[in-house]
Amino acid sequence: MGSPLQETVRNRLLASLSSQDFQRLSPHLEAVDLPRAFALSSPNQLSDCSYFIESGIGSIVASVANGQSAEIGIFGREGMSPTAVILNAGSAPYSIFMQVAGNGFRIESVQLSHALSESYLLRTLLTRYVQTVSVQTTFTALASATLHIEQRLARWVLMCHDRTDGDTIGLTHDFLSIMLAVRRQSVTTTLHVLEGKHLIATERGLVVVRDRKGLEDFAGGTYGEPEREYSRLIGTRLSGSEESNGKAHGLNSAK
Amino acid sequence: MGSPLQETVRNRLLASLSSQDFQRLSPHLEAVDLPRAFALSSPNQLSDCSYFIESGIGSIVASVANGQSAEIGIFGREGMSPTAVILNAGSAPYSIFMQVAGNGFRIESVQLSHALSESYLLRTLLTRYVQTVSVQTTFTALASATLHIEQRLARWVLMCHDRTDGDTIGLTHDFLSIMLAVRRQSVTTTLHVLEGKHLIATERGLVVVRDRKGLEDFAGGTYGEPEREYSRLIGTRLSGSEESNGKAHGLNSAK
DNA sequence: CGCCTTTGGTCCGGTATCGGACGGATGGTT
DNA sequence: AACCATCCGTCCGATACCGGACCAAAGGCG
Repeated sequence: MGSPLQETVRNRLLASLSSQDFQRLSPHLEAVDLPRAFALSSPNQLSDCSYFIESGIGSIVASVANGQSAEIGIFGREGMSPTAVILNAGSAPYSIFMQVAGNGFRIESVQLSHALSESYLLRTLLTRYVQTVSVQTTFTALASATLHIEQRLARWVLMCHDRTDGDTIGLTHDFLSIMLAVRRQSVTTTLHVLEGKHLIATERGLVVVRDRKGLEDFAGGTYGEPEREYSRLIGTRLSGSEESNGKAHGLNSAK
Repeated sequence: MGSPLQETVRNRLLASLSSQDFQRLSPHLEAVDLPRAFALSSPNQLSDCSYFIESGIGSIVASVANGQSAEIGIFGREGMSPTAVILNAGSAPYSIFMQVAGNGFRIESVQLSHALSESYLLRTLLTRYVQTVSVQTTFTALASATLHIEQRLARWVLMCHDRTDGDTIGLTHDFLSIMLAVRRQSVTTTLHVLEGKHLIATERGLVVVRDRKGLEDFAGGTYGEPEREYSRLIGTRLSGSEESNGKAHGLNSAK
């Protein structure tokens, strides 16, 4: 299918490139399907490809030998991965994989590196993106250290919602519990709490956002800062639901 | 005092620059004293200076509106700050300040940016450094999410020890409690536990490392990975105590 | 020297979260 | 339809950590 057109890409990084930079990359972009659990990068292994996401959600997970692990960041069509390439580091000690299936573009890391070395603007955009990821990680650390599960879960739902079209997020309690590094039972009961406050609804394998504004208030300050950093640095809002529900058409109660 | 000589600088980043890159920066380096609590960077404020540390320890702390905060990374003579300059981001939403007094070099961020735009090698070194910081943050997040206070404290002591000459670290329980986002009392009792295992000794305002190897074993896997990443990417070991005690001359018991 | 601030030690009850176990519901497969 | 794997709900006791209170020791400063 050849190179994509900049007008049609949904990835925000690609979309905000100068047309010159876009032309630099586009010949090397290859459209790919990204099924659930697809590994974009493995711990301490050289990544020879980088991915710009068009849809779906990717997850960055760190783990230690004994098996304990925790998610430290997520990204959707606002981002790319792995960032190690941008930093000229080759690899990084964590796993990156698709958490919600989608699609995107693949580019050989060599090509990306080459383009980076030639364009100051491209470098600036992507290093800034690295900073947004870094800030996200920072606030994840802050949230894990200071917040209760309820707030952390709310934060996590919001971050997924930002990267999802519509209000329905397809994930099991089990998966969630791994992401947040808590027990599966804690997820179950915590989801009930959020449901009781009418912030979300749940079904088997699904979480539906009901009152986005309410969730933000509830999440207690660790949601928002990374998102503001994204819009400051990249220039577009991070969340770009075509529709959305900022408690939009009424009827959502509580708080 | 004019420009420093590369042979005499103790900062590992400056020391590992190519001599050409060093000459690029050195005219702009100004030796400065860095007293305890000195602010290297404030949240969301443009940093017009960057600092390369020669001695002492700096701390990166994130906080939320309600006052909760947590340390998400530290650095000593192996690093510099703020990294936002390297990423062309101008500012970042966290505080960076000296936790243990020391000294270092200051450079105007404009000059650093300029040098970065001219030298691929310099860029590579410093973006790789950014990755080491990022990995450190990642493992801090992992530690907060999965470890008990005892291990987190051990990890923290190790990281400080790496950046200290000798085995004595001067910090109060109160300060420690803020860094780890736990209660002061928890720090007190946890230090006692480590002391009981003969891993450390304590005095008013002091922590003395007794059995470094033992601490590493105890810290449970979240110590080590970021440090390996540093040596992989920057090429020298992170910790550079002139002497050290890897449980060296025997006599340290336990475990 | 005596005073006052800082720092550290200890006791308390309360609670968020854990770890294990088990049963019921749901949905896909043959 | 019958079966089985996955997913979800709930109960249990254990425990790590919190928040508050209080006092003792150590050190700086007049």
